[in-house]
Amino acid sequence: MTILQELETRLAAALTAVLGEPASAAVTPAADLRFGDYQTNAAMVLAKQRKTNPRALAQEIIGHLELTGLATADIAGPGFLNFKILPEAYAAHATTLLRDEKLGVPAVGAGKTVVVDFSAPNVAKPMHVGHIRSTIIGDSLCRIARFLGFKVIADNHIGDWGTQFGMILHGWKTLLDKQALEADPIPELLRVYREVNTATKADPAVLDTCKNELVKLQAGDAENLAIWHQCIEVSKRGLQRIYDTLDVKFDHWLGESFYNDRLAPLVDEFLAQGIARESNGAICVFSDGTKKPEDDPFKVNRDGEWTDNPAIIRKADGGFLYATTDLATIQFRIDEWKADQIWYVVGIPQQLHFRQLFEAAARWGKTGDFRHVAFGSILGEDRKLMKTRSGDNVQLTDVLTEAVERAAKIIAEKSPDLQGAEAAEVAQIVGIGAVKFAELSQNRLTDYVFAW
RNA sequence: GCACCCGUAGCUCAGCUGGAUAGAGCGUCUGACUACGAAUCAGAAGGCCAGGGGUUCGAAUCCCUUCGGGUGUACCA
Repeated sequence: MTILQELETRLAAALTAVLGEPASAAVTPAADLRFGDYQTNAAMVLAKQRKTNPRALAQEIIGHLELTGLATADIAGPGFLNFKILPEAYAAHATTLLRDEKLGVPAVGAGKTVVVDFSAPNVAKPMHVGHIRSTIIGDSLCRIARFLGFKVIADNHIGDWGTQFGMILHGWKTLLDKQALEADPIPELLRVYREVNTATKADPAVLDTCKNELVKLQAGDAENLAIWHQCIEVSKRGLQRIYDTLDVKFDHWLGESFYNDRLAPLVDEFLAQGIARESNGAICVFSDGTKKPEDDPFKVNRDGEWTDNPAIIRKADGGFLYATTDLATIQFRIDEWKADQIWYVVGIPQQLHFRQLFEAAARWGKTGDFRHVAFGSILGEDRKLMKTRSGDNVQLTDVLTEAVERAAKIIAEKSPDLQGAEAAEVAQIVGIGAVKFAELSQNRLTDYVFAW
């Protein structure tokens, strides 16, 4: 039991004695240490209910409070009860906490499994600054959840099956520098991707070629599949280096491609169960009409009229979408991993997607405690949203390198006695730690501007 | 149009499960120490918490509303 709980227990006993019926009230840490260590507004709350004088009631409560060995109490201001903990009570409590490997933090997650879905970069493209929030916040949540006794499954839901592979395949076949790929794969893949990307803008025929390569890949073409596999492997190695630097660990890397053959049956099931239906050639989940339109993620108001805003799970051309994969992922995590909770550490612009996803999953009978742990956007120096797709963002690896270099510079100035390997190690710890701290010290939902 | 996020000191932000005098870093100003307009140290000034209304003994915090900025809103993720 914490000191606070101990105080509440004793306060409840006193309140019960004073009022002649079972009663309790909350104790909080004091806002200002000059008032004591803990405080309660019990007398003020109860005096209001009973229309009596709060200070007189507080006096009566103190008369019945048994605090021997724990604390002293006095009345202040309009009727606050302030508690000052006795040093020996602190000492005894601290000793107990130190003997517990969890330092007395209750295991609220015991017996529960939580999947934390975070980071999720696209392969074949370098991680940029925009990925840092999900990665750092997600990793921190994993550590906290583990400490709280949850069984934690950290899953990196990488984008390994997007439309970008059409361009990469075409580039791989026509532009790839094998030596450069060997030396440092990610920049070479990025170069190839960029060149094809600009080529498609100049010449629509190139875009058709890319689309064709993508279709072949999705149809299971052996050559394209082999290239795709290689591409994933070198990308993962590149990503792993950054995760090692950040000391971020995953239990699984089950990307979008993992769920491929589950998508078609999923859509069939949704149709069979009547959760989804056809509309304009697409298969969609619509509102079930149980919510007020303004609370319904499947409704949207356009020019004063409420209209349908369905979640599409199969396009008119037969292709599957983000929502389809995410539903298949929920199914897998619940059925295979026995997940009780899933925490998605994804930016706030995707809020609507998750509201739709969670509701569609519930209607499908996949229930659990699903949370969208949203965070604010990272803006460029022009205060505009950083474009995830443009590819010319500041790379995450450059941010980390810069942080360590700047830390090294400060160490050289302020602690010249640190030298060589020791100085480098401290620079690494301080630099990376500073990046993490900068992320975590800030309100999760606030946007921020990235600036060197 | 509608939904969501944000609006706190000159700047960047804490505080938001309601509590007593709203905090920090940087910047500014004053002083100390100094060969130094640097670094360091000590201190000070600086706020109608975007505006208005409501609930409450008590509101930056909860509710309503207005304004400003941003995001999302059927076949991208």
